[in-house]
Amino acid sequence: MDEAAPRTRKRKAVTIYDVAKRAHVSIKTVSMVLNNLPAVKAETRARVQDAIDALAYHPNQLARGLASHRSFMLGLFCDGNAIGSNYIARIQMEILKTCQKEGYHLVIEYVEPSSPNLARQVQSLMVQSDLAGGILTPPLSEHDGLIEALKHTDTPIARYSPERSMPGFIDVDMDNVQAGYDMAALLLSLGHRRIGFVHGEYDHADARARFAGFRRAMAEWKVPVDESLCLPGEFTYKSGMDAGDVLLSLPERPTAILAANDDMAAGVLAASLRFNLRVPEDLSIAGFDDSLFSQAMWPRLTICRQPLTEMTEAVVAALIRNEGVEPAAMVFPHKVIVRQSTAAPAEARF
Amino acid sequence: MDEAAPRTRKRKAVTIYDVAKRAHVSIKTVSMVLNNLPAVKAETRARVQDAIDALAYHPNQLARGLASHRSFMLGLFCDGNAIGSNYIARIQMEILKTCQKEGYHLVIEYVEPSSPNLARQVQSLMVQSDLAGGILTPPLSEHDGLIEALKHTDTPIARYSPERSMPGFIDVDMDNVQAGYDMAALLLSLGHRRIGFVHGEYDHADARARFAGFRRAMAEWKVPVDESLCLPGEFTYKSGMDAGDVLLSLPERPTAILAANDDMAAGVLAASLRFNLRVPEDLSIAGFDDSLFSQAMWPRLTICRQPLTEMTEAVVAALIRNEGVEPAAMVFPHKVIVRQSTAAPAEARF
DNA sequence: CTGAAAGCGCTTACAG
DNA sequence: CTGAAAGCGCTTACAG
Repeated sequence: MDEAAPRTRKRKAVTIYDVAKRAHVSIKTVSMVLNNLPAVKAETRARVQDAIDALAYHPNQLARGLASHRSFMLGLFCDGNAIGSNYIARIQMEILKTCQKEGYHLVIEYVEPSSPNLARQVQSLMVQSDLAGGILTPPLSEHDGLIEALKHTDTPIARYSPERSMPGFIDVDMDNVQAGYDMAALLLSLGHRRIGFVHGEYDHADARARFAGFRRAMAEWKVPVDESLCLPGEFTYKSGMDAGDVLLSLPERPTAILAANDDMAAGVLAASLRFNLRVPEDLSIAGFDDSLFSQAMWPRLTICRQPLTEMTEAVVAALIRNEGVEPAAMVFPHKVIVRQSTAAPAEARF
Repeated sequence: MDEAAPRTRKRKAVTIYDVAKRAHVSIKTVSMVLNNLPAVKAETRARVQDAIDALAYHPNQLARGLASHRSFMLGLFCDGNAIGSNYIARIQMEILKTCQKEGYHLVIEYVEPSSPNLARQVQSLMVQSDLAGGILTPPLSEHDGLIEALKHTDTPIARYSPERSMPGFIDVDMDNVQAGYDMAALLLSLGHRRIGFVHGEYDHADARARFAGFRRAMAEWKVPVDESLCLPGEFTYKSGMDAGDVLLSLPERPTAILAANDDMAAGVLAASLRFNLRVPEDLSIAGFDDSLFSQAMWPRLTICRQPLTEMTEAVVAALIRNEGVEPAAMVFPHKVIVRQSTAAPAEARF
């Protein structure tokens, strides 16, 4: 190879034939060693392993995928707006960790939910690379047109927080109604009565469910829901901040604000600073998800933890084994974690 | 296919042979149409295209990659701590956008910088999947052992912010010394004299360069650097908050704090709240990078924008075309963006 | 402008 | 427990 022109011409790759020759076995035997199939004598296995090490052999995944129809790749589909979402960041991290344990790789694709040929695009990506599985996060996981088209795909598909679970899909979620109820109950128990709610996007099933749980708790406590305290948001820090501005400008402002995710809760916190409010003394704030950010910020946010670690392990396992598709969504237990952003309202103290 | 047991058995895939048969041409012609090679009669091309559409044919990327030695996949290597870093998030987004334009796919791999066989691991990932290129972000891009090993790889490799640029690598960066100088000059011009600096990790070239620039500006303004105001950080929100706590507890606290990236600057902002300081009235805060978060937060952060869009476009283009490796790093122009977190110090006003 | 054929580097029945 | 051979679905010289 010419030293002056590096990386221009590929070195001839070391193949399974080279290993077989050196170990004095057939390529079949090498293949069995590589794939950890048991039917190889220990002595033979050792000889093959030595050859592999000596030649620094790396099996070609493309060839392996082509021959076996197993690409060992999973695809994660997100919409472009997911950028900066700490929720998606955590999902991605969890998938990556689990994939690595299983010897799988992750391909990331951003797609535009509003694109007219979204379904074809996603399907094409899965078929072309022969993905072992596709993973959909909201809002893609509840995109009717996409889901309808994907019913007829061979690739197993997992969805986080689908609108409603469906046979043929691997669905994971937590009980968002209960989670919403639990968080509202927490604030109510603390003594709050004027509670603001920052909704997520209305086409987002999780957000609606959390809001429903909130209302249920309010009803149970016999506290009427003041609709002027319930504002829309977009699951972003910015939208939480905007909603917070509105709520805190009110003549009679809420003593607590519950946001449908923690990025928005962080935004509400930022808004509270503009009004020179202390958290939690003057205002309690709570959210959902438990992103790394919500744990790092100050004051640390009281949240309802979404069990993304457990959900992701289930998703990846089901995808990889492509085992019988669950009839219903797998629902994992959430957990209320009280940190520093919530306290009893000022009037209720002492 | 059994309707009751979905996705268990793969449908026979549509292949290039099916398309060729239907269009009454050879597979060679189909291949040429697929790859947009010019030497096909328009009429033939149309006939092939019709067949492709009619059969919903998706060329198998694995087969294509195997045959052509072009996988159309790029690999992004990050260390696990990168999670939650808004800098890495922005890089990932930029790569994804550029890849999609070019018809490439992105495989993400997290690796542990402290792993003893890091180099083998990275190399193996590149060789196995026959990646068209590998992308390294800090701290991997300046990891001596890894870089040394990667010199002898066939796969083209791009690095963000390497320690020092090297022939054989595609290196991109901005002028961090100048950037550090510019940001310090901004604060000095506003009238600040007691300026805190939150350093990044000491093995991080960018951080050191930014600090050097800071010192240069201080020297030029004849303001001695108070070492007790220069604290280490880890490029995270949390570490910025901790450093802020220390700086703001000082009997004579700084009137401005410059952090080596904007996640840390956001942390300093959080710390300032604990001390009931108003930003920018009581304290000016500035950072580097320009993450989406630094744009969304309140007050919006004054920062030095790292031109990641331009850097990434250059990286991907160079990787894909595998064109002559640059002798030196490609350096892209930074830009100081003044937003709401900086102002003249209280004493200097009026 | 287009065909027939070899080859990319694996896996996998089929034999033994 | 191991071999010889076909095949996965493409690309690419080589001819014409």
